[in-house]
Formats: sequence, structure tokens, C-alpha cells
Amino acid sequence: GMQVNCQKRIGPVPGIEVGDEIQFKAALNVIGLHFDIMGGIDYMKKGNKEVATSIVSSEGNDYGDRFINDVMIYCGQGGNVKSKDQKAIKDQKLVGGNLALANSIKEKTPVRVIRGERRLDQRGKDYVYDGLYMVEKYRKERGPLGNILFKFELRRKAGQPYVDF
Amino acid sequence: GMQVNCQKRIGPVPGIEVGDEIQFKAALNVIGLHFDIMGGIDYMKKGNKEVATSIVSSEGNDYGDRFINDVMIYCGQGGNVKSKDQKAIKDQKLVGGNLALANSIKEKTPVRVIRGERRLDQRGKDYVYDGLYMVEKYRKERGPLGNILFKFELRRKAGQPYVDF
DNA sequence: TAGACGTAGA
DNA sequence: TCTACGTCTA
Repeated sequence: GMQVNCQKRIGPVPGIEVGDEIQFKAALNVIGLHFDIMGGIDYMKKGNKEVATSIVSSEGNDYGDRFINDVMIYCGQGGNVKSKDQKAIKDQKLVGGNLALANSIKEKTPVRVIRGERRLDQRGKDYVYDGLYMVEKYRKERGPLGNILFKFELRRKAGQPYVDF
Repeated sequence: GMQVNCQKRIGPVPGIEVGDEIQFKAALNVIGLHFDIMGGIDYMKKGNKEVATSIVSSEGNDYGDRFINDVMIYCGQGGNVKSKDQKAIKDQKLVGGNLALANSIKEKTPVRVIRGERRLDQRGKDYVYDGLYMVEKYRKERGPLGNILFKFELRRKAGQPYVDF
């Protein structure tokens, strides 16, 4: 229920199952999956460190995320990824959501993954809960604009229902 | 009801009264007041011209709208109004919503006015329906950035309930 | 494809 | 104050 799910947490969300779908990104916070209304990486304090709670991988942008079997490559935030972006090209930094994802490796905390899929009529996206992933490692890479991007490698936890994407 | 109000129209919206309030701008379309989810000026075809159906005047931006008794001065869209805007400074043009507001003068069609008021806790805004206004005239003006802005002058129709802002 | 008076949190 | 994997219409 809403009352229960309105607080941020690490791991599964009560009442939400793999494959559950919602119509708007902004509505993800109502069901407790993801509380950053616009951002892709949500996180919270665990002890004295921030760790990631959830990430949204959304179709149709230039982040270049990839899903290969149970491995996901997720691009960090900040800097400039989109080619249409007119602002000065900047490197991504290990702060905020990026730092939280990196911290999740050592803390061994799971991350909820939500996939934003463009609707068939091309109007808006559906957001589907894909389950829990563990962040295994990350690397720096130069993106198409020449600046540094973080690439996080996550692995889907075993034993979760299959979802067709 | 939603079924009735989901179509754009000129003038009053069935079931909606002056002073009615809603929590999110994006929800204005659910009750039929304003269908442009982000834009301030909504409009539709009347005959072969576009006329304005509704405008949103929102607190805390740099548009500099003013309400003096039953007269409202509303700034057009486009160009650059905000000082933080980094893009090239451009003049506003008499197209889109601006053209529709200008057409509303000759067509003598009323415009619904919604006022976005910052909440006391500073989180988001409440959108209050302020009733019907008639566009009486407009002029061009140079804004603080030196570019041309349109200033529309509207007058609140008589006989509508008083709303305290 | 880009513009548009959004929103919440760090 | 700024950022952030939004969303719709023209």
C-alpha cells in the first residue's frame, strides 16, 4: 500500500512484483519503486555512505544502456551524453548517483531496476520493474562527445521471474 | 466529469468553478482547464484561426505578469525571459500561443485564467482557476535582456465570484 | 525535432 | 540554486 511504500528503501518493495508496470515515471514514487521524479539514479544513506536504491533505464535516449542476458551496462549521470546538448562538454564525476552506485559494490546492496519502454503509439513510456540487480563493477569510458562517462555493470539476481522486453 | 471535460473548449468548463484548485499543473488537463502540460498558453482552432482557450500565470518565474484589480498583464512565450537562460537572446514572435492570444481580441473569445501559487512550504504550486478574462490589446516591449516581449492586457469578466490571491 | 510559466531533492 | 534517463503538442 501507499502508506507503507512512501518511504525509500533498499531491496524489494512490499506488494510490487517483477513485471509490474506503471504509466508515468513520476508515478514510480507512489508505488515506492523510485523517488527521483526526473533523475535516473535514486539513492539513500546506509550507515555513513550513500548507496543506490533504484535506477531507471529508459529507451530512446543517448545513454546507450545495454542488457545482455542477465548483465546490464548502465551509464552514469552528469556530464554530457546527448549530442543535442548545447552546454559545455563536461566529464562525469563520481558524485551523487554515480558515487552511490559505486558504493553499492562494496556494500553489496541490491538495486531495483526499472525499464522505461516506449509505447507502441510513441506517446510516453511504460515503466516496468525488472527486479533486483547487484552492481559488480564500473569503469570510465570516453563517450561520443569525448568526455568521461561512467559505465556500471550490474547482474540480475538469480531466481527472479523472467520478464519479456 | 472527466469524460465530458477531456475535450478542449473555449469558455467555462462544466463542473469547474472560479476558485477551484488543483495540485499539479499536469493535472489541469484532467479537469479540462488547460491541456498544455508545460506551456503557459493553450489554444485551439475557431473557424480558420487559432484562439486562446486558457493561460497559466505562475508565481516565481521571470515573466513579470501583473494583476491590478480586474486587469491582468500577461507576458507572451518564446524568446528569452529568464535571466539564467544561456541560449542566444531572441525576440518573441507572433506565433503559436502569442498569435492565438492576439486573435482572441478580434474574435472576442474569453480566456480561462489559472494562477499558479507557490505553496507555503515552497514545494510545488497550487493552481487556482481565476475565471474568464477578455484579451483587450497587446503591445511589444523590450524585456530586461533587451529583446522584444509581447505584453497582453486582459480584463476579468464582470459578475464572477471574487477570489482572494 | 524542439519548445514549453513543471517538480523534487541534493 | 541547480540538476535530473519527463511528457506533450506543434
